[in-house]
Amino acid sequence: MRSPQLMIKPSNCHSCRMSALCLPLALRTSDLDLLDNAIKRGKPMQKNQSVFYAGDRFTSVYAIRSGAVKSYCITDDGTEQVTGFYLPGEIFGWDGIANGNHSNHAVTLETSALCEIPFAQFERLSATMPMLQQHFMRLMSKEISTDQALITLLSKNSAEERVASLLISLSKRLKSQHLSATKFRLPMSRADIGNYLGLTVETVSRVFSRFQSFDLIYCERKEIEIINLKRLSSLAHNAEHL
Amino acid sequence: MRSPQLMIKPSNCHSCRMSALCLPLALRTSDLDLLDNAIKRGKPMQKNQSVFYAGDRFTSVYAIRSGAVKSYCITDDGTEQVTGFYLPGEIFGWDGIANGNHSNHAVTLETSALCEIPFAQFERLSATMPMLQQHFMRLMSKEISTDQALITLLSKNSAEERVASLLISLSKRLKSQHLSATKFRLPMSRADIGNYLGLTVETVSRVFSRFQSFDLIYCERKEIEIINLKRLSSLAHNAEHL
DNA sequence: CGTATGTTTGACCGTCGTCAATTGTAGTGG
DNA sequence: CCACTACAATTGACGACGGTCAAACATACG
Repeated sequence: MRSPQLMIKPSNCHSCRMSALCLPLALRTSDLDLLDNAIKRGKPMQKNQSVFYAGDRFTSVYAIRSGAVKSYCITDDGTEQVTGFYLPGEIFGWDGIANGNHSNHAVTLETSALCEIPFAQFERLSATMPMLQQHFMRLMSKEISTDQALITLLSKNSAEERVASLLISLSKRLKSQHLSATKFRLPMSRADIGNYLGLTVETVSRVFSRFQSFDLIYCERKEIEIINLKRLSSLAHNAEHL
Repeated sequence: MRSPQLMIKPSNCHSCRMSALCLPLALRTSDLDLLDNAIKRGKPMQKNQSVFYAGDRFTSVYAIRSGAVKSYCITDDGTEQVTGFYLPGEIFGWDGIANGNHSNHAVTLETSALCEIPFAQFERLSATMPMLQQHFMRLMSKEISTDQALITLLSKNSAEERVASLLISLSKRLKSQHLSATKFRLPMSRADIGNYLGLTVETVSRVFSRFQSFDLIYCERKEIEIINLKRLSSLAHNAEHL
């Protein structure tokens, strides 16, 4: 007999509460069935598990049902560069369409449930479903937008503005999933945050402390509560597309 | 009678010396004819002319035949953010597939000749030419790669490393077009370079001076000669995908 | 309970931004 | 052709932000 928590999980794309986000809205029901059959519903993954490695043959993109994932690559000098954080309802793994291999690593930041969307299937389906192709191109284009927002953040904004932008971004994305926008758990470490934002761990920690002393946030380890969303947002100039 | 310099210009995609770069190699000749008819061969543009504005309806992407283009957007606080430089043989204008409008501005940095590739035509053609669709996705994916390389550059590298990376990137891209890799004219201003690399004009200028005093480059205003390509490359850790 | 890892805080210092002045270059009109 | 202006680039002095190094502390894990 299956365990209770498995029972309440959605077993197909129709009943998944986030289908509206990771699938094109315009799909007819018959099309959805086809896609539904193509998608591999993921086994739950533990923390710090690799979804794929850089260099792996590119076969699929992944939708997050629960949990969180970071993507990163190893630069020429052997250091890690975090390239993105992904939350429930979001899709990652676009890198490596170019040459057929992933250019990033992807690991879970906490226990997560993923849906694997095989790309070959998609390509076959998209021949008869033009909306699907369009949808995927839009998602890629959105990835470009967030990358450019990050570039702006890195080249123009101070440490405080960068951290504020990330917090506001997380808040907005959680809110769009009908989760609390002001009280949540940071899935990533301070080191990951710093790496992503081009800062050191120490600086990130100091900014958190300063924000706390200004009553902008309350934060205990990874649990965070945004006290003054308005003032924090005013610091986050470039969170819009992050 | 037409002027000599107009006569030597390629009049279609077949004879264009850079067709191999902006079009998929796998196209059959018959397909190439179709595409050839779709492309609007560009009128030459003067320096500082807009190709498109942010907010403009997205209708086309553009290939550069000669000259140079920069793309940039205006951030929330009203300042400019340069998002890319484009050289002969390269295609720009992918932004705004997402929502149907360009998110960037694009202006010529010097007198340029462009080819406009209408996107509606492409979508129609790609129905019968799967290679074309794949090619475009790869180009978008490549854009993501270069953005991520820039992110790494901005978050990890010093001013000297950033400038070196840009110079090496330009050098490689010019070389791939059978132009000199060591002696060329910088199409963009110091301010544009600084903006792109997250540095101030003053810092860029100082780095140029330092490079010159170390005999890495010789540079007079916009004319630049790379003296010690090897040592300059060793500074440019993240130029590979820039 | 002990070790490893993540986080916080402090002191110090270097890189790069800011402000300011100067020089050089390109473009304009007398 | 040259003065005049506007703009781009260079150089210097100074200071601040954030990195580096180090130590203390908290938390997670076996």
